[in-house]
Amino acid sequence: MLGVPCRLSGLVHMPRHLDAARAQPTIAPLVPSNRRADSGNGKGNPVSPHVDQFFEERLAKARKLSELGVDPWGAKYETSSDLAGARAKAEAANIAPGTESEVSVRVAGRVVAVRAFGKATFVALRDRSGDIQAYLRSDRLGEAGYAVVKLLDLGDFVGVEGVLGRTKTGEITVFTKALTFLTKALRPLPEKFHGLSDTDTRFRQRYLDLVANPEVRERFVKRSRLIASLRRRLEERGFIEVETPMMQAIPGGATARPFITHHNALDIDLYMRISPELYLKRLLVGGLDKVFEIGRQFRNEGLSPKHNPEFTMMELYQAYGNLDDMMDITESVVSGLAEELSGSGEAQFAGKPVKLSRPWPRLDYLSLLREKAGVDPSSVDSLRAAARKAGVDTAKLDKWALMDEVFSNYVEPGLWDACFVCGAPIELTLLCKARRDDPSRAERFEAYAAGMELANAYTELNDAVEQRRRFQEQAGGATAAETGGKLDEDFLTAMEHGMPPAGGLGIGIDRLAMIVLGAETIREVVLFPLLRPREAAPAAPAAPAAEAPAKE
RNA sequence: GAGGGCGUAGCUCAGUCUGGUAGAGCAACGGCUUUUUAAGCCGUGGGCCGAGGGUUCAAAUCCCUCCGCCCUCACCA
Repeated sequence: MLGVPCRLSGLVHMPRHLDAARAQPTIAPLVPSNRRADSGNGKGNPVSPHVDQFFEERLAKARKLSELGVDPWGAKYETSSDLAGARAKAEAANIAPGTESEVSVRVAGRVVAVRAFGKATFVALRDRSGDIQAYLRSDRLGEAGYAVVKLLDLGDFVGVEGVLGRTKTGEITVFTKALTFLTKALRPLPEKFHGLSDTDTRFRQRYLDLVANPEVRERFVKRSRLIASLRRRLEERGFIEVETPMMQAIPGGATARPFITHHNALDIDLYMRISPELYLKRLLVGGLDKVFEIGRQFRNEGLSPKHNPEFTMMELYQAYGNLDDMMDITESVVSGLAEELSGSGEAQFAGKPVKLSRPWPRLDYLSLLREKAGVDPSSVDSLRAAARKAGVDTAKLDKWALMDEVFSNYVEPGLWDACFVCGAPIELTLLCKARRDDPSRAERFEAYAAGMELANAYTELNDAVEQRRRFQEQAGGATAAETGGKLDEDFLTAMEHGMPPAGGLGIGIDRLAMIVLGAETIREVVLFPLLRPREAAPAAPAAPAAEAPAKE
């Protein structure tokens, strides 16, 4: 830990006195500390002197650059376009193979391949948009310019200025007239051909994953576009984006276990939100009418390919609306996003197509239990038997919990093409209105695709008296211990001031991204998924161990 | 929490069953090379084989413990 700031400050000052005499003492101690960080053994074992061969060699090259009057850590570089832009320009210019055009460009990127032929060198540059090849010749760059080329390593950043052309093999190439060195990389990149596949390294050092694996970079660019597009679509429908507290005195809106944090000045514990629902509904009371929030939720539960402790959810509430509006929004927004990002209403997940184009079938919760799970939903014994068969510990479960278990074990995995499951029992929800035609059922749907729950929507309960009754009933329940069984009085008070009838909807953004982008685990769509910290707890824990999160 | 798999050079991987001086490709270093596409050719360096303990004349390999990652299950509105 301590090594990190030291190392940084050392490096920051490097360019200013790269002459070997002064730089050496600054650098020398860096090497072992930085090796420690890498090896992760955290025990400060002596390290053999050659392990930082790459680091030292590259540092030496940085010094040489400095001696040549080139700043190894350069500054702003004005580009004419990104690499894909340059490529497009070349396409448009209709250049014959083996010729150079008059079209000049100025582009920059990271060097991801070097093929050197003595007095000429090809380098592949990479930026977010893609790759392009640059051709660097001694006779074009001059002796001094080419001396810099000889000091290039994989991973360095450079800018090149020149004309677009095609090599005799037809490859679009920047025939470079001027090379500008931008950044020296002191550590090597993962191998160019196989890329980086070790999941541990990929997730812990995602930046390497992004550089080495273009498809990973594409996926995260697409995730960003997906969220931007979702936001645009909701705004077009008249919703406004709001932000509600992530730290809440009473975590409400769902019953997952929360993370606990502490505010020092107020000396109170706060909970990382498990849902923004109760705050968003206060905004309906306040008359904001159509609101949405895209943000992180935190649930202190197990990890799995479908669960990260922090995940992104979109929730929206529409005053004067109901479940039908939520269905319309879900169907059109999700199918629209799929269409926009993958060019079709069909996604590929686990090697199988997932139909996302509308209309989605409306399925009945209880019928699915009967048909897919073969149980009699009215019989506790039937439910219990089925749940047991699935390996569920049924001892403490009531009828409704059993039903939920049976559903998620027998029905959910088979819901592959996008669909709505409607009419779950009212007992499974706390915040949803009962159906007029059947008060035992909730006016609710859950949307499923690829065997995962994707969305959850209600016609919102706006009866303040009934809401209080349900809260009180639940206050003795399972999660009461976590939160002291407190009712969210502030929310109830708000509702007592009158909340308009409304539809509410939550869409899991990570899961939507998984399905649309064909990623089978949530870790492939979350840039920095939670992993156990590398450096294990030190042998002598001087700090209060009590504050350590979850012993699990 | 339980079971299974994995951990060897900067990266991708052999080697572990059947114990006997630690291997390949890429990357790096030195040389040759001004149109390559995983460039090529010649040469060189690089490993506490995840950590600790045990068995053995001898351990990457067998045994035990621990750490990390992945998968399945459990937990989880």
